[in-house]
Amino acid sequence: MEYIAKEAGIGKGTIYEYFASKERLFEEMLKFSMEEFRLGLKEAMDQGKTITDKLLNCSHYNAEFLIDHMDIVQIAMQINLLSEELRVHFLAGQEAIRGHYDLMVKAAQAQGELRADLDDELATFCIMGTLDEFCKQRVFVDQRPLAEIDHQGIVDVVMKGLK
Amino acid sequence: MEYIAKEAGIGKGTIYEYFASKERLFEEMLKFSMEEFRLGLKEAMDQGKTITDKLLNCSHYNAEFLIDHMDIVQIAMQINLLSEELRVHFLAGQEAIRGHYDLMVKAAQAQGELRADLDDELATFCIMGTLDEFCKQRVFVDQRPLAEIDHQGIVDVVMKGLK
Amino acid sequence: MEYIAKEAGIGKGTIYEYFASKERLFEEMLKFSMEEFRLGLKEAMDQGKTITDKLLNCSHYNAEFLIDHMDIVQIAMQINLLSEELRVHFLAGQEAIRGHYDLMVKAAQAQGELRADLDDELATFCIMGTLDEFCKQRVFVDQRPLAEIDHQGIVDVVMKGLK
Amino acid sequence: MEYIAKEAGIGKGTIYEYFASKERLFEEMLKFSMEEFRLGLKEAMDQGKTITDKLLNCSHYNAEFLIDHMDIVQIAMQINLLSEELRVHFLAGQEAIRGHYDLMVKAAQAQGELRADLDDELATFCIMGTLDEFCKQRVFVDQRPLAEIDHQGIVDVVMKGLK
DNA sequence: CATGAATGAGTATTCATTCAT
DNA sequence: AATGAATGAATACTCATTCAT
Repeated sequence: MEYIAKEAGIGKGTIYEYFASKERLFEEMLKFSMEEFRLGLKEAMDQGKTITDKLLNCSHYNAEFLIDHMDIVQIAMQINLLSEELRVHFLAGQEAIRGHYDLMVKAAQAQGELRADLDDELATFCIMGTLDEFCKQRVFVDQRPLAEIDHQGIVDVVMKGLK
Repeated sequence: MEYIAKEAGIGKGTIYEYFASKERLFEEMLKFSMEEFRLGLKEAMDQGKTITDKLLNCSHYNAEFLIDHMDIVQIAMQINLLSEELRVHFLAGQEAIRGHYDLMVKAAQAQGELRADLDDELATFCIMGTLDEFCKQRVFVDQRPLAEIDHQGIVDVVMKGLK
Repeated sequence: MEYIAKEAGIGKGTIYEYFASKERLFEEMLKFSMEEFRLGLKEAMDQGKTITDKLLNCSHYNAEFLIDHMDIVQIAMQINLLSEELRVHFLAGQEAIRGHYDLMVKAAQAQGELRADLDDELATFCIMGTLDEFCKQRVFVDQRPLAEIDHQGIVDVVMKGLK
Repeated sequence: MEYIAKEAGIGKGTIYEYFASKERLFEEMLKFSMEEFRLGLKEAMDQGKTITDKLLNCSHYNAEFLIDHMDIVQIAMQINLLSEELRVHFLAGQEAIRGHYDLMVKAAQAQGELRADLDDELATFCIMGTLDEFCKQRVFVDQRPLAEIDHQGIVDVVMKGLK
């Protein structure tokens, strides 16, 4: 807390004027960051015309967010993620994000862009899981700069399937 | 450490006869668990005939492992995942697992089960990411019993794609 | 540290606001006490007119300090005296004290109070060693009250020699 | 204790077959060492003809013992010297040693080697204190090799006095 | 007798939280 | 409202001692 206060340029005690505890501080930070991610992702989706464009935008945004908020992601991983409080917020945030993907999938199905027999929930697992795995690898492991990440390929795999 | 010793039914000091520090203990636990997962996953793959069978087995094994080792996964999340030592081991373990998926994909391509123009690395991101996301949701969030998890659907999505 | 804090009437953590470690705390205490002893001894010396008076004053001061700081001396002996840090400070302090005795001896020789052929370094060993041994015995072993300690005798022995 | 056992080439538990506790082990070591010192000092005294020779021999022996048992002296300083048990033994040992000096002084007075009006107790303080201080300085601080320590000078100072 | 694996009391240090200023 | 000195609960680790083999 002392370090955080110093970084914020305020006194240690002042943090407690705004957050009841370290736990609450992290909760707010988590909420804030997930909300920011959710809104950014939504915007990225909406700016795509076709479903392929939308997915491309999502993958781009995913990678950008990881790079821009690398520190937050890392700090978030340091917290005891099992604290009930925090886990609930984390899952709620994820659910909200999944909701956007779900609507996107349904809309695309209505437009005939995606096959009608596709289960929209399973589709979101495929989209979120694949894009997360891809972006984490490229950003954290390969440490590739944003411009050199090719999102088209992974979107193609998701769209066409493996077969 | 006191708690761990009590759970293990041994004295606090005894842990230090076998592990130099708390960090080392977690490192060994992580190594051991990832190795166990890797071996089990490999076996699950190898017992499938077609690529679809293999993926089904992988998804099954994924869910089983999450349920059986829920406590280890939860404890592992409590460690400071940023400790260089631990992160290195974690990434190395993930890489080894990806290696198995990669070989599986290449073999399936050679057999003509998967399309020849598929990038095998991207395919592993899609498989790992999707199955992980699916199993985490069903096990941790939905808390569905093993028998009631339908793996066929998610494998179909991965194989056929969204379009 | 808990005991020290309690004795000081402060919280355990408060000690660490002022001393980085137990080692540092003892270092400061040692420095402080030796400096106090050195200054007091110097003053005792300077207040004597003849060399005999000076030695008498030193012996008095020696005994007083032992009684007044019995606890510090005892606590100091509990530390690992071999810690390089601490030993260096201890030896430096002793050297400073020897310096005062040395100057006193030289001045007395210049005044003709002590024989000219006397080696001043050896004289300090004789003075310091004898007075320490005498005072430790009277204070710690015989546990004699200050008023009943006869310093004249021991000073005479040092001055006249055994022969 | 583990380190001590290893140095002794025996098992950790074996020490406890012979010494009830670490404290007792140190007590025995202290007793043993002081007894050795006492006997050696006695012999050194007895081998001198005149009192001056005796004192010279004592000073020599003092320095030799410090060098030969440097480790024991250092280890002894690490123990909590305040443990009543140990302090009692230490003081008793010192008393025994003082006894030898005392007899030596009285004998020399009887022989007319030392002045008759000399208080024998005070004389022992002067002898022990001076020789200890001198030898500690030469051995521990100056780290001078045995052969280069001039004992004649310090004995002269003790005999002739400062005046 | 000898051993060393097992033990747990003890301790220095950290850090989230409080509260007087 | 803002502060940071004071606090003490919490915890990793040590090491003298025990006891089954």
